[in-house]
Amino acid sequence: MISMWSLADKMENWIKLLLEETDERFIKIRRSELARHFSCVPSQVTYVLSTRFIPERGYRVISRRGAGGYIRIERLSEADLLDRLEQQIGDTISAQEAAEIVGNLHKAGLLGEDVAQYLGLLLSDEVLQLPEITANRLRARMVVALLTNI
Amino acid sequence: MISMWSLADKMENWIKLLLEETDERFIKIRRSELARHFSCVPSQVTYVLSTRFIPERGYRVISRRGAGGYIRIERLSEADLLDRLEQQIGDTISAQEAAEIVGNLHKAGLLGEDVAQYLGLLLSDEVLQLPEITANRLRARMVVALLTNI
DNA sequence: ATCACCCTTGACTATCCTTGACCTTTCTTG
DNA sequence: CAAGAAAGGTCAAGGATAGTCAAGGGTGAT
Repeated sequence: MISMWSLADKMENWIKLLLEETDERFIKIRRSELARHFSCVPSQVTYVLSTRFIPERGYRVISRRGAGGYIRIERLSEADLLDRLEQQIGDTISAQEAAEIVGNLHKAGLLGEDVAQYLGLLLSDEVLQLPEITANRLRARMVVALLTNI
Repeated sequence: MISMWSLADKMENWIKLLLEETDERFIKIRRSELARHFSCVPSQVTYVLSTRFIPERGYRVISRRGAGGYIRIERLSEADLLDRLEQQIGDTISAQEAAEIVGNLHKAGLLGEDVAQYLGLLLSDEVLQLPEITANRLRARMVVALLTNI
């Protein structure tokens, strides 16, 4: 029953704590600082981020290199609910159904009005102009990608 | 989670502030003054202007050398920017180009951050999963539809 | 004991920013 | 004009970050 937590685990928990403590949905931090805080090499941070803070687990990471670089770790919303929706969709979906889902996500407050509007536009048959089967499969991929990134 | 802005970022923001505060569509300033204000070498100003205040992001810079020289930074009209982008697109466009355009539209303030993120996602090769030529044509339709509806 | 699967480390790479020496253009003055 | 002063421009080197990858280290299951 000795130190049951690997360094990666500790770092994961620390980051999640920071995410809870902030008022925003994200934190911005320097990779090298995080590494120094845990007395490890910077690439360890990259490892933790790429194995744990991924869309499938409800997170997204954006970073910038060079002087003034940073890492931004963002928590995505309502992962569970979106998972279930994802199941429902399967791998093909009509323009109408897609529009409805986007509309519902908007009503649920998970998508802003402009976002919903632009997405609806790009999911329409007029813009896609593809054979129905192809279009429906593509739409399914688009909506699923959307759900995993909200 | 400090303010983490590079000098270049600060200068960019400062210039944008000046542009907002003036009644004109442009500002006229001396490179050396700007440099002194930020305690840096003048060529740093040139760097910021050439990486951030470019037509693709909705700006144009005109300058004159010699005694009495100046730099004039102008914000393009929305219509100019959209026209220019539409030209650039034509009827086929790669994922990378599409992502850049969306990013620029965001930096130009015409798209919110969320919108930009979702659009970038839906324009990616990973989501489209179509033959390159088909994908590039579709992307062109999507981005043009977007531009038309901004 | 061995295998599989993480985790950890560090050398190398990619990207972005900052600085300074040197160049070009325009104006002012004699 | 010619020369000097007063701008802005170019470019390459170096600094500050973050990313990639492959080799090696634990640890638990078989």
